[in-house]
Amino acid sequence: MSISIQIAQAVAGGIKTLYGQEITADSVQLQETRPEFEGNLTLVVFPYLKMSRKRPEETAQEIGEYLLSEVPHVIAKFNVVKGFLNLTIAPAQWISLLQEIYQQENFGFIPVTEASPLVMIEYSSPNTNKPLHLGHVRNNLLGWALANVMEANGNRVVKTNIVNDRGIHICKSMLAWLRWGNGETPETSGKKGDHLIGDYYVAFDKHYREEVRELMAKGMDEEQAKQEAPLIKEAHEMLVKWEQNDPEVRALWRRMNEWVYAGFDETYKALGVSFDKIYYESDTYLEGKEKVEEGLAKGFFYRRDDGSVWADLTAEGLDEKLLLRSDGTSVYMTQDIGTAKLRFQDYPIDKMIYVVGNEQNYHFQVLSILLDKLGFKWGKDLVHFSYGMVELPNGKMKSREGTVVDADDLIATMITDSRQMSADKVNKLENISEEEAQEIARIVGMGALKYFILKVDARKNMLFNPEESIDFNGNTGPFIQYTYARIRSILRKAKEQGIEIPTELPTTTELSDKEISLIQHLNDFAQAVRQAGSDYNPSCIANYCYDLVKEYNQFYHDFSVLKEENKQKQIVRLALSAAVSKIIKSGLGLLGIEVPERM
RNA sequence: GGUCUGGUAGCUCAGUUGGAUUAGAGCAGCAGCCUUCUAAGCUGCGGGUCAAGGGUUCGAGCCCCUUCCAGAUCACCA
Repeated sequence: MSISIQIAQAVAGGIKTLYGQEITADSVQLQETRPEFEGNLTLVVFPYLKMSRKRPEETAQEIGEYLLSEVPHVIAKFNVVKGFLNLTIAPAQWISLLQEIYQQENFGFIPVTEASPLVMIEYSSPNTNKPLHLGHVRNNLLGWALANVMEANGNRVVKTNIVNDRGIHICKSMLAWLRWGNGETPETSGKKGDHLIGDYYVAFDKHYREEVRELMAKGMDEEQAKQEAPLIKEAHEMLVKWEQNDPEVRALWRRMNEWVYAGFDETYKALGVSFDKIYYESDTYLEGKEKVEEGLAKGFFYRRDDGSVWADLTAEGLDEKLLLRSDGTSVYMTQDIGTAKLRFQDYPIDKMIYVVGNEQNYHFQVLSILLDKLGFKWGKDLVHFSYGMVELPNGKMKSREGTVVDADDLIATMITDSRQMSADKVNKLENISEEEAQEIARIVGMGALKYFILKVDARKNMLFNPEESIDFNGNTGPFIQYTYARIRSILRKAKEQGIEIPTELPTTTELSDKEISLIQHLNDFAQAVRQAGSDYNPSCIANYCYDLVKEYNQFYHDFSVLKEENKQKQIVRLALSAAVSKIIKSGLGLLGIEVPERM
């Protein structure tokens, strides 16, 4: 049983014995003692003054004495400063905690069983008309990390992706390819499929704008010109043909989407993300209509004179929302309802999490209400894991202005930069092959990118500074990975010297304040995992890892493991180092960041 | 205009359910440390009215109210 739980229970017992009041052990809050005071854990007694009807110092003194007599094997001594009761924990307790941390397979994780809640996480959700960019990278990394965190918190997780594979935007690319493509394919051009399609999307836009300009030059106003341009009309015709299942249009659509998927798969693989189940909007968009008709029949929605269907959400403090156009076609909201329906048919979902940018906050507010009305039990409590936009030093990313950061380019740059950065260092390592050096560069480069993005609170808009992201000093992924590699090196050398960590650590060893503080910090990992799960916030894991590494690095400079002459101390320090490396691996693993054995 | 989210060092960000006379990191600047388990590191210095004002209490960067600033959103777009 953990130290703080034992103490919390004893405190609850003490309050009852001393003051005759019932409190739960859960409500007892212990915090780490500030370095300037003596002790390891601190109980703030202010909340109990109303029960004791005594001054803070007196109350703290009484509780302290009670604890000392009740759990002497846990509490070695205590002191009181104002309303703060500082407790010094018996060294043997720290040793056994350390042992628990480094021996447990997944310390701090809650095991997943058949009975665990089933959480579905939707993330990525790309359009199939252009390659992934930096915004998608943030989405994918957050989605993947969140899935890991939810699983570590004892949930069965299904990772899903809704691919927006139909609509006018796809038709634009198709049309441009037919018109100017000369039959170009990924094979003949050597381009990645998603980039190829993206190029034609851009080409369409360019020619389209020209047409609009020409029409405006002839005196047409802008609104009308945008609608009357021949290219856009043709694209609309193509969309109609698609909906009518025109064999030629469908065949081209399938062919081009396949190219895009092949391209996406490469990017996903490089990012290290994957999905358990992929949904396609072309399969789900019709399902939503049925659900809306159903809701209409039940009187949740109403039909206007022009035939369009609406939901009146003014009672919830929102506006009216369109669900079906007057021509009977579905809108974005309708498709999300359809997707929800299919998902619920496929899985007994207890909780649904959508990883989608914060520009859609309103959409998900509405979706939640609609799904609830339509009888989805998880609709009301659906989670919109909303993240902020990625901004660049010179402003926002705008695909039209060409100020986007392409995901594939970014990944490639990160890897080559880290290869260059580590060139001198890696050469110092013995027996390193070119393949291994390249693999290290990949792990470190991706680590830098992932950490840079995940360390920031997801809700906030973040600034992506390309120069800073490849900086490997300070609060960065490589800094943490480097510490891991150094510890692994120590463990290898210890093994060579025949030093092994025994199954039972020596409990009589004395511990320094730094060592105790490090063990406490390791123990906090469990708390960080809980918090990340309840707040849907992977960033606190990243910041936890950084703090831990910072603390270990100071330790690293003050103590040596391999040269320590006291065998018991040596073993404890070795175990401490092993535990730190284990928690780093575990923590970065939750973020989808790999660790190199050497770098 | 309505709704939502943010505002902490020159810059990028932490700050765990409200806790301790002094609010933390990194970058940038300055000064030290590689005969020492990997220096991608460590140590020190300078840098702050936690947007502003009020409130709640033993105690507020954190909770409540008002104001200011920034962003998002409120489409028969997705």
